[in-house]
Amino acid sequence: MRLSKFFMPMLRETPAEAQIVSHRLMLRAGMVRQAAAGIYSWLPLGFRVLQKIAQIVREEQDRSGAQEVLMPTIQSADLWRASNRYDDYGKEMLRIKDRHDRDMLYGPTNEELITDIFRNSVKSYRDLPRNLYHIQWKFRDEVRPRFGVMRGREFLMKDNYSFDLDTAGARHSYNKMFIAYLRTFARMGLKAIPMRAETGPIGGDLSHEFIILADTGESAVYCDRGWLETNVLAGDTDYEQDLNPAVAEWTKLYAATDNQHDPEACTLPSDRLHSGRGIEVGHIFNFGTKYSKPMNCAVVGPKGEQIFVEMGSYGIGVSRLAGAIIEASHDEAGIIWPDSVAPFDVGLINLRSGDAKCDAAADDFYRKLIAAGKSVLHDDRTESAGSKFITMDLIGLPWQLIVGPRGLAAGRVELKRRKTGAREELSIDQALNKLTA
RNA sequence: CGGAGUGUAGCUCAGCCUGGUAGAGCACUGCGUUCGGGUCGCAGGGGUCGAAGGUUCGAAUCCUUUCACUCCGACCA
Repeated sequence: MRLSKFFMPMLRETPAEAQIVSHRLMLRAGMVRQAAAGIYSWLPLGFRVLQKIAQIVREEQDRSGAQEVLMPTIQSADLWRASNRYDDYGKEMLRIKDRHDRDMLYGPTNEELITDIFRNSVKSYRDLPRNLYHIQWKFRDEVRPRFGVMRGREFLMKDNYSFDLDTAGARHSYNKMFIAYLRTFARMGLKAIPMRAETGPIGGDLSHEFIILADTGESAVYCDRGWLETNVLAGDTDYEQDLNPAVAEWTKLYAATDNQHDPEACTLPSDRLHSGRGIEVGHIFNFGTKYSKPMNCAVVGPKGEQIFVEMGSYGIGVSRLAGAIIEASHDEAGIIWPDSVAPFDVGLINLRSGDAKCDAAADDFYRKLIAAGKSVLHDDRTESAGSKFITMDLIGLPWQLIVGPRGLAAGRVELKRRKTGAREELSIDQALNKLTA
């Protein structure tokens, strides 16, 4: 993509409405624009990031055996009346009437709808377990949206729902998601700590929030200092094996959200206790038969008996992650994208657009990098060199390939790693090899 | 939902107190200049001052109403 043709409206100054760093940088880099309070349009640069994040989530869900569906944003109120949540949800739910004066709503979540789909289609224990997910926009009419896309009213969320025959099966489904979440966040370059969270109606320990430590986080969290040095990374996993040992390993160090942390009961020595703030990027939850019973979602068991399905739900804030990743990875100059979610792999800077040699060299690089499967943003504008450097640092692409007349005269180009700031002078072939290795 | 603010050019803001022909910087357009970390100069274009009422000879400015947005708190992926 040529930057001269790319729709990326940057701002030199920070709009007054943006308070936290991720919001400021997303606006300045032209990733998003606010449409209304807590509602955002995603411009090309931001949308590419959103899709990268969603794709990682998708791949890890698929790997765990979950299957992708797509449910609508608009739902009928009837189902929500059946579960009694139509009234319980209160003003957070955006209620709409259609032309026939029927009560509709913009879905804040999908338990009712997925349960309805499931109960209408699955009748036998032989069809369990199942795990269905979708990545869809949700709306919760927050009293006070803030922090840009991190706390919007409309947000993109991956949510899925597991259906099992018994509690042991539900536990296994839960464990699968636990591991899948570790893998998902690790692939985005994030350290997301699984923290004990408020449990569902069946109690136990079957609820965890996945939290990124950040000073700008919206909730207070407490954890063993050991987490600060822990590399959260789950390797290849056989999802059919017993996952209890793996989950136990990842939960042995203390970690709890504010409402779960009891200073009286916490046995951790005070010098091992880290208290800070965190951003919730995922939440997994087992709720047993909370929806299957009132909505009569049951299958016939091997002895002909009725069995209410054991369910769990699991969420990842996809649009929130775009902001959270920036909170976790930036410097004074701008965003520092982890390679896996960067909107482009390489920022190619032609320092002297219009100069025949520079143009030819830059175009050649562009073609070869694209041919090697890399995505490239080519700054071919006739701006000053300094302006191009600052632009590239702001949007935070992992690699900057700098082509200028001075270097070219010596057959060299410069390669800069955004994350470390390290630059090296390389021959053209060396630079290509390094970027396509 | 309680409390506090802000709405003037695409962005950051001044002007309002004390009413009298709408401003600056950045951005944008043209020309020249410069060219390896936001070059410099000259000349331009762009705003029914959030909206509606009112007071006044005259309202961005004073009064009333209303809408939007932001911040603090309580609540949430």
